[in-house]
Amino acid sequence: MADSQELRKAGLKATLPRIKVLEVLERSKLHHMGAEDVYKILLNAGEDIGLATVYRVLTQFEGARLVTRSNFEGGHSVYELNHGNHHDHILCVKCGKVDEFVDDVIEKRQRDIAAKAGYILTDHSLNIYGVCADCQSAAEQAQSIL
Amino acid sequence: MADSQELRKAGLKATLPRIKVLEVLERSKLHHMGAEDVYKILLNAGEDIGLATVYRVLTQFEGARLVTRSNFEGGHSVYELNHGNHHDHILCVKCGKVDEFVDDVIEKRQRDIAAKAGYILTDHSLNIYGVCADCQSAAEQAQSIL
DNA sequence: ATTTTAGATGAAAAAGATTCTCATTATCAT
DNA sequence: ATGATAATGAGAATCTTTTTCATCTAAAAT
Repeated sequence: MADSQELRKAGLKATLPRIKVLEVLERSKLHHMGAEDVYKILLNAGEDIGLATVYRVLTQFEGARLVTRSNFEGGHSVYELNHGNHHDHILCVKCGKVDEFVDDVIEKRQRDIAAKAGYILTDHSLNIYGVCADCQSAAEQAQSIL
Repeated sequence: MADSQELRKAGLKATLPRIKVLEVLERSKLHHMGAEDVYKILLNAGEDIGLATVYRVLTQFEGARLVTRSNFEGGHSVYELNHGNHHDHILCVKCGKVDEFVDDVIEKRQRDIAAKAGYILTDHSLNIYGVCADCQSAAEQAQSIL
């Protein structure tokens, strides 16, 4: 099956846990999932895969560039399939929803800043935190009830 | 003494642990310190202040806007005195050095992006990771030896 | 100056996320 | 099929941070 191929192409043995984790990442409607999320889905699906393995697999996937890891405030990280398109995140502090965005101007200025500071840029992370539209209207609802 | 005043002005009782933590933040040459760093300095200074208290105090300081907390990759956070000037961080993945920068263009685009996505912006964090000039030349040194 | 009282502290336990250990098992090349 | 190599599961370990709770202290009241 296709996932096995993809794993081997990435230089990883096509083991059951890896295939299953990859399936979860591909099939879930959530684009951003924590290790625990993946683990729970596998549990509910009746798979017998340990949490430690999920962590290991996700870390390997990251190394193999299959997924990208993002670290958010509060020591909470999520993984997402790497579709080649770099992007940053904007997330809701109420409901945890994660949206993506790209801004070429920001990207360029970051490179300039790194160069000016004498750094060889290896990575960057830009996260914007806020209250999403849904949670704003939910808050209004609550207001009107009180 | 001045620190007591500052604490009361911030709405916090001027207790010994708070004063000591504030002193450490003011006197250390490192501008960015983790809770553990502060704790160790206090230990070495012979102060009898628990790690839990350091965490509590730093969290309170953050709430009182005396310090700002930044979360870096790998679940590692640092605190720094809040001098009113917002800035982002660029840090060296080799030596851990942290530099600061501000870019008005980036700041503005972030606000625009949040607005366009329908979010009420509450916070943002931009961290650039790279290899600093010092570590680059250190790497060259190592090269020439081999 | 002494008492009062709300709030703060220290020590240890708990929690949460992630990594490590190691005996067992599965994968892939042969 | 089979063996060498690498991966897995379960639980222990680690690391950072938070919580609990009995004790203590800063600041207000007397």
